[in-house]
Amino acid sequence: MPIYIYNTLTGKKEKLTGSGEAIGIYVCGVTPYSDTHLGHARPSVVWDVIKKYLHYRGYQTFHVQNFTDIDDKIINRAQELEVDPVQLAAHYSNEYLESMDALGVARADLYPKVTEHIPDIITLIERLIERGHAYVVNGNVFYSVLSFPEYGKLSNQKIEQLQAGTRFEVDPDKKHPLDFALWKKAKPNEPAWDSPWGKGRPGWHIECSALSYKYLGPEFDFHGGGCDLIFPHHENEIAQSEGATGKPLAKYWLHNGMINLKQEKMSKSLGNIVTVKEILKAYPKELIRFFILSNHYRSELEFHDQKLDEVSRGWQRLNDCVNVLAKMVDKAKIEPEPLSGDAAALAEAIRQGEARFTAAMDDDFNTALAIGVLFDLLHQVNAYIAKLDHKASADYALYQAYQLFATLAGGIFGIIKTDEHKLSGLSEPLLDLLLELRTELRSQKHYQLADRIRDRLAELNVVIEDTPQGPRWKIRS
RNA sequence: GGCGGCAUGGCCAAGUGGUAAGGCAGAGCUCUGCAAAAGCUCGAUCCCCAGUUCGAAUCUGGGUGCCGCCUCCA
Repeated sequence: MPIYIYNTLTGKKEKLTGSGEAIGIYVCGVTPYSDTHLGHARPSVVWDVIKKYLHYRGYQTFHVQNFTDIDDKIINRAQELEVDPVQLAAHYSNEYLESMDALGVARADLYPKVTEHIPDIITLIERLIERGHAYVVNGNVFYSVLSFPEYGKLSNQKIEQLQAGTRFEVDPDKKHPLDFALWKKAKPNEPAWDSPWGKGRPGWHIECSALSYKYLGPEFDFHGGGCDLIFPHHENEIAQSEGATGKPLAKYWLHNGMINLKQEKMSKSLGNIVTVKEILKAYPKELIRFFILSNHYRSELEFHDQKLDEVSRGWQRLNDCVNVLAKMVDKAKIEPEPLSGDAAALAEAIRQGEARFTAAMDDDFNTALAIGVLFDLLHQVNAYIAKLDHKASADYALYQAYQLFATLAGGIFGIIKTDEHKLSGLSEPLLDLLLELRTELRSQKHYQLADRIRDRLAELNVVIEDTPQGPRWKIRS
């Protein structure tokens, strides 16, 4: 079964046909001048899952994500704080990576920085000048949008219409109001690099063209970013890259929707941000990922203070089920065996569940639907366990169920918080011993003592449940 | 003014032609020393209007409302 992806460029879902041995992915990174917020977490988690899913499907990927570490915002912020702009950017670049690590996002293969690629950028600008796409005025270099007939093809706009909506003062040096800076002449006290046009620095947009060309070549597979980047950023990237190479830049353009706070886009300029570090203090990363993946990546996502509490209950059930399975499987020696009756039915449901999960993900990475499949599966596993005899242990069907949850929910989605991680190796057998003793007490109707054990363990965040299948412990999240 | 997107039960959210996944909340029941967990049962005709079709939440046209982009933004 092929994978279909919605392509912003064509407005259609298209079949994935990977070129080369690895799928080339370029995702526009951040401008590091303040803390990483939830709006950054969304594309990162989404691309993390897309990559992990592609790996699961047998593809290899090569993922490049830039840091735009020189820019007006950085310079302004650095001046406010009276620090060096380059150091400020380096600080927030690290902060970004730390936040992503804390969210369980696998790192990109490369994180190139603009300030370390000035020569590449200059070479690209020179090429654009040679090819008649750019012109020099007073130490600035501008891209001429009229030189690129396809300008507007990604955002589906015509140059005249865009011009009509222009709401800002036009630089008198520009030949056309929509022309944009490739190279900005240095102002006093700003970081600047030497160039054929004098001291200056790169404009916004050109870095992505230069970096994607350098590390992925003139043509690659996926180009991603937030939908707020479609215009002008990605439109300008296409104009630059395709103007320079004459080849189509990316095969598939993927854009994620915004995260809204009180029905308004979360963004640094609006100041309504919730930082990743802040939210990780209150909630586990797996829950945050679950929340993000519960919506399709292209739709808007509403966030508010109670949002994670609202979704935590369902997430907890999923986790409980997987952790129960993990403990059952861990305690039994499980060999492949022919199954019959309910066990065979469960094994079949698991097979179908995997197929449905895959079908959901193949359809433009529909993680919301895929999570629905996981809940269906959860339901069948719980029903199966509920019917087990008191002392029955895991069988091969439950083993398969565990493997599947571990792979899909744990591995690809990263939404399972395993209890083992919170216990050292020694305490698990001790807990089991305690439960054993408590069971003995209960059978002798020493309920006060039994309850005391349960209460005291609860104080330690260990929850005891006396199920028909025997007592269980779990860690309260 | 232009471009793009969204509108599904109390809340969240899938579903793009064949008669509404899933989650949360709520109600009842089972199990049970208690607590918890789990299981079973119960809910919508899909913003409005008009069309196309044997058949539409899904297609077309027209409204209404909301969001994003057109300035930095994931």
